[in-house]
Amino acid sequence: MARRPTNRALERSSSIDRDSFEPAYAQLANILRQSVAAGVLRPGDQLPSESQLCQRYGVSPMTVRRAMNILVDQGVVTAEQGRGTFVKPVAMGAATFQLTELQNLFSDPAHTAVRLLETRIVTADERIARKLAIAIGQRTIYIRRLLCMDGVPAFYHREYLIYDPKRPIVESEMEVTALQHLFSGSGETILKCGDLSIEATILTAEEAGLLQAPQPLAAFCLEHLFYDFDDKPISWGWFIGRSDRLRFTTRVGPARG
Amino acid sequence: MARRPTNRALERSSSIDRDSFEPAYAQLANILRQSVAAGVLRPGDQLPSESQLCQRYGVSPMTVRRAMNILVDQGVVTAEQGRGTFVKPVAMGAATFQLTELQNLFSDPAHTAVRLLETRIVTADERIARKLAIAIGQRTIYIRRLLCMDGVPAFYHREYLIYDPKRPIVESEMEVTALQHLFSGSGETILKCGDLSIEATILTAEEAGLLQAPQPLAAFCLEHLFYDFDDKPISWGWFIGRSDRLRFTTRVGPARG
DNA sequence: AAGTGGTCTAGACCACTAT
DNA sequence: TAGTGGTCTAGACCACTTT
Repeated sequence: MARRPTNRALERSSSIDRDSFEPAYAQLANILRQSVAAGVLRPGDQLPSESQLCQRYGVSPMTVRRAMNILVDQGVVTAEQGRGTFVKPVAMGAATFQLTELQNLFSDPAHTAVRLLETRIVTADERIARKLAIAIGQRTIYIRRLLCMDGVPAFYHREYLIYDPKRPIVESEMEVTALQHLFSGSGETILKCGDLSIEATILTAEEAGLLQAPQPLAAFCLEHLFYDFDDKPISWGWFIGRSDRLRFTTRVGPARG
Repeated sequence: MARRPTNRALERSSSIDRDSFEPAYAQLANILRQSVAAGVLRPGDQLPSESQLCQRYGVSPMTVRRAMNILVDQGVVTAEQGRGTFVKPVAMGAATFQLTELQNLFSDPAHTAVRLLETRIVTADERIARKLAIAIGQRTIYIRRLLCMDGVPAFYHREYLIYDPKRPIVESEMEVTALQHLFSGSGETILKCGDLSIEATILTAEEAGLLQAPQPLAAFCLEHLFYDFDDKPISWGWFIGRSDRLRFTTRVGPARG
């Protein structure tokens, strides 16, 4: 039997301000989320039914439904047809980590610099050929870059690019801007999608030297494999960043307070 | 000037099946997402207006709006009031990584085992006191566990728990089930929310021994700080897992094909 | 049978942008 | 001024669960 909290506490909660710039559905979603965060509604508790919420807050069913959908999407509640809507308990597995910090690093071009360390033609070995879906021995472009923030080395980037004389990817890809819009999502792009994966590594002597890091030191390795609009791989590479300067943080459950 | 693709290609695309178990809004969202994935709609392109979509697919404005909202939430398109809706380019910073793999590990109790290595009372030093918001010298419970999958060590877990004689957290927290529902989100919970952060580390000799790992080896360290319903910290600890057995993967942009 | 969430309609009004 | 997205209404019908 799910605990059904007295409606007193919810009734005392704020009502919807129709003059606010904030839409009614967002206000309602926030009111309910606050109730969860404040402990008025606890995991397992049943929320008021949609018709009840319509009456209490003076909005139409569609508006209530939209607020509910938001809370479901955010993982705050679960809706079960025919039973009701219930507050979800905290689930650590529901946590999501974002690369926004990494994105922010590159949002300010004035503080970002790219040092080109090396570009050369490399014939694909078995490993490269498999990743880029080309034949062994085919030519690829190998690029090594050092990405600096305010003059401090932040990331060491290596990648193998498909070599296609008909398509001069090289010039645009080698520029700073190419990397910037890869993170920020602005400007032109020749990439349709990409697979990313993160693993933990120990810096090699070369990597530590470039990143001016003491040894031994742990680091994040962000591997990427990008595809063009024909679903052909065009870039395979890694960003390597010091773990002591890059952290992924997130929160599960409602905010405190 | 945004490219406005000929409507031919979109018109040829499948229509909405009203007898399907899949809701109309979801079908429409999928049709449009497929158009992006197939390259019919490319980054920067403008989508048909909402009224156009209403006519073309024979649905009401609210249904179109809901489909659009889904695509906006998924980061596939951006909607600009008064201008139109446009396909977003790939942004690596938009990537999100989930702990679902970790969650799945604990979803099957039959294959999961917890070996309790140590429990003892520890008086808080400055570091512990600050994290748990208690006074230095106050008692805490220190627990070390080894989490195994099919008999193979998967995670090494250490945590400091608030010691409160009035609340017997200890028993329930020490059980296997306590960890399980922490991941799966089922059952009772005394936790309201938690802060998580991931960093890369190098296994210590002790850690490597427990995880039966060669040395040196890089690992992920998942730090957690959980709060109760009074917003007081009650648990601070770390899950340490071998990087070669745990990877975080994700995708940016629409699917291939 | 009553109550719940899930979907959908056919409009309405507003704010904003481009021409 | 015309077109766009953003919000919202006041219902309707359906599938499902509980009593």
